[in-house]
Amino acid sequence: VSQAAARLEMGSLWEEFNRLGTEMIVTKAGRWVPESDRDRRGGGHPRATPRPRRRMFPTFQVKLSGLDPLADYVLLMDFVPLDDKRYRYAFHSSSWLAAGRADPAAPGRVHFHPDSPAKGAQWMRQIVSFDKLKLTNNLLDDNGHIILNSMHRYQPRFHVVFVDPRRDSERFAHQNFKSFSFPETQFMAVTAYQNHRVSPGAGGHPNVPPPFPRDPLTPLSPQITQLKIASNPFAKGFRDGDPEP
Amino acid sequence: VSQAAARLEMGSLWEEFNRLGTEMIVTKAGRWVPESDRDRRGGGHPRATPRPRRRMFPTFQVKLSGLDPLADYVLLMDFVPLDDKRYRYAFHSSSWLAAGRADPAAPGRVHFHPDSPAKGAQWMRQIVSFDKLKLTNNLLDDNGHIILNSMHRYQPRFHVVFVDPRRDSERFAHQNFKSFSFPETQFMAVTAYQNHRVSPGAGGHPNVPPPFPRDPLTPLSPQITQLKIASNPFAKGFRDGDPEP
DNA sequence: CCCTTTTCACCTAGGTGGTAAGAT
DNA sequence: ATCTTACCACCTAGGTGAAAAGGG
Repeated sequence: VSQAAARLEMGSLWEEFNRLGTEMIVTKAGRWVPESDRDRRGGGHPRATPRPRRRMFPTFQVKLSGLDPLADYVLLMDFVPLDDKRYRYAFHSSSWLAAGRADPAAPGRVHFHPDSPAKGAQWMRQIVSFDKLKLTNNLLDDNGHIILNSMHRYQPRFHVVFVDPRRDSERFAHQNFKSFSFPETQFMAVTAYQNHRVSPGAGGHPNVPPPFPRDPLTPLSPQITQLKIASNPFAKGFRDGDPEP
Repeated sequence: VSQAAARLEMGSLWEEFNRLGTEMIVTKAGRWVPESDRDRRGGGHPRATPRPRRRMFPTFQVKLSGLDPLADYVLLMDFVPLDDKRYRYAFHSSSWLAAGRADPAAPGRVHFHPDSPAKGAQWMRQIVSFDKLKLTNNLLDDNGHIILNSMHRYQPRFHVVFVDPRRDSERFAHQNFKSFSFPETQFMAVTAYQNHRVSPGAGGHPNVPPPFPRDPLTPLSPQITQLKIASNPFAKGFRDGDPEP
């Protein structure tokens, strides 16, 4: 697996988010079917159907090369805490501040790409997309989703595991896997977007000068939210002007 | 694979359709994005996005048992012509009539269940659903869909194939597969529903007595269309009264 | 005349951020 | 200050039959 290579897709979008300080929403139960959707008949249990937890946006996608076309591989992701800190967002200065030690680490789960296992040829044929990966802050989640602590920073990590066809090849073999970390995909887990700073002069705390010196946790406008709205097709309903396609 | 067994799911629904004479819609290109959906920007190609061809309804679903939990199996379906005839629908008598020899047979394709290959334990864990299977009447289809001749009768067939782990085990081995045919799933391929006969006295050709004697190609009301509308969730928009859930 | 193709309104299913109210 | 719950309007994506239009 030593020849394996992975190129991050949508790199410029990730970098655009990373310059602002990427935030990813985590939720507990997801949302439920709206009341208005329930049938009159059955008189039964309103809002009884749980809905999915949150995807990542941008979606983590890679283009693979250097695999053996005929060998089997498993692809998976996990999330590594970037530091041992908890953060809070200071509205008055529009910046993130360390606020003590990290909360107890969430159960370290992994997400297997649902097409795993598959041949190298299949993985290399087209972009591999982790759009089924869901994030939650529910420590007791029983849907196999990735559990993260809100207000903590994470580094997504991607692993290619060679499936050794030999019976009883040493379990969890020494170097049958290769891992990739793209620094531009790091993010802050949040339950609601914190980086709400509006463009200069548009309410909130006007006339507050931009903080100086700049650091990667200090955002500039346009904010995370506006960039998500502008770039995520599912958020098209919140767009104002005439975005360029 | 000799111990393998398959039970058809939704058998009573299939039988209800079969009593009326099941019809399945086949289409050529599917449909396109509606004009109203095209963006003003880009000024480009209206209706440029092809849409999927037709599913079956009811969906072919089976519950499997008797597989080796640890062995690999491939599941697939194909469609066998039930006879060498072409049919036409006689509106005046609300019945199907043979109308000559079958058209040249369409390319004999198979549909692999997209989870193939998988372990016996995985296949037996829950109902196996072929809801990704699409039907078309396009002899030149290049999307791998099942090609059928309209106005011809077909018997869906389901196959369980044991994946022999030995290298160069005789290719297409003698008896490493087992096939299942459920007669209640047979159907007539059509490009539009033919069995349009309305309830007695509601237009069309009133006062036409029901044909006698009864045979499986002679439908009674309620028609295929009404049963599809009543039982397919995607057709809910065409329901009139207060259907029982 | 019989069959096929196109277009449409109306659904299912679910992914967005917004907002308000309440809980910790 | 942050998190949870509930509800919403508005999208993407695509599966229905009806009806009109087209074709041999």
